[in-house]
Amino acid sequence: MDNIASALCTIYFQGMNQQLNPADMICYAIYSANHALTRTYRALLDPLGLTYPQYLVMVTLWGADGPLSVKSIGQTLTLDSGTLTPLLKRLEAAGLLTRMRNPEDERGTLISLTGSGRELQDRARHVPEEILKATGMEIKDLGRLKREITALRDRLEEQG
Amino acid sequence: MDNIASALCTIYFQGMNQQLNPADMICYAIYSANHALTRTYRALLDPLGLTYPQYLVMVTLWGADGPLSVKSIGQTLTLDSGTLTPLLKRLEAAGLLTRMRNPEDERGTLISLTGSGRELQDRARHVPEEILKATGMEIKDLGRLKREITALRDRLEEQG
DNA sequence: GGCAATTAGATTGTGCACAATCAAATAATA
DNA sequence: TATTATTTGATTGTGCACAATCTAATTGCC
Repeated sequence: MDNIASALCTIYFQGMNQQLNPADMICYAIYSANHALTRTYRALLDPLGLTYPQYLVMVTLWGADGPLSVKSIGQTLTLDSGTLTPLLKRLEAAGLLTRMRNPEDERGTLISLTGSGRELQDRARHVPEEILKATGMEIKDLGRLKREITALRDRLEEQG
Repeated sequence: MDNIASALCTIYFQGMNQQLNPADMICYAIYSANHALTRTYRALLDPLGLTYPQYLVMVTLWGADGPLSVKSIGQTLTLDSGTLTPLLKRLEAAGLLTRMRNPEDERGTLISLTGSGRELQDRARHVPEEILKATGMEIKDLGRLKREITALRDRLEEQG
């Protein structure tokens, strides 16, 4: 039941190569839960013209006092410039934010919300509770699960 | 602590717009845990010439008696042909499998392991326990966490 | 000042992920 | 059998994700 195969992986037990099965692997559980969440968000975010990673960037900006550097957004979301630069350009093209060099350090780019970007926060107000409903879980249990998954992620990142 | 914000989302409590924070959202926990797992796998799979999704496909084939259709691989991994067709072509180009029309139903494509594809199973034998080590968790706890994440995924898919 | 090292982003190239569309084969049925 | 609907993959186009590389700006140090 809770052997290494059911938790994660193959057992090589007395020379027997017990089958590895995606359905039994925690990595596949996380991988497929991520896909399922992305699909759930898509239905909610499509009307707002956002993808899920774009939504995460907007959430980050909505929660900030003022402009943020690409670097700080990348640190918050663990994404590099190769992912963020084109994503931010698409949000800029959509009129939700502006990108300009930091006058105090010309190496950095500052991302600022536009009025339209700020207004979107209100139109996205319902999203969290829709997601909560879709999980069918109690807030308390979700919070506990979130902490366990975060702890697992942090241990994985320690190794890397 | 376990309010809707810490579990998932914003509270609009008495008109106050409590900040939404990626670090507090379970969706971001899953999203970032998925990235962390992918990075952990990359270090192990690079020497084998596989990406993580390619590894999942190979695991699926290793666990099967004989050839599998694209459809059945897609059902196992919840991936569609737009993802699988090019991925399978890359594995074919790497000499790990062959693709041919099912003679009994010419609509289907049958995927078969080559000798080289089968040999790779042995070279990938150490992967699961390396992943287990990287999680720093007990098998028992990982199994429980896996079941909880899978249950969450299944509830999300029900809604979809 | 002059020069190496560092830092922040941008760019390029590869590979998922998936919606939408298309074509071919098969199945269902009048 | 002719017609229609369904099934299976392939294709196309958009958008992450990330390694590797490049440029420009800044910092450190002499």
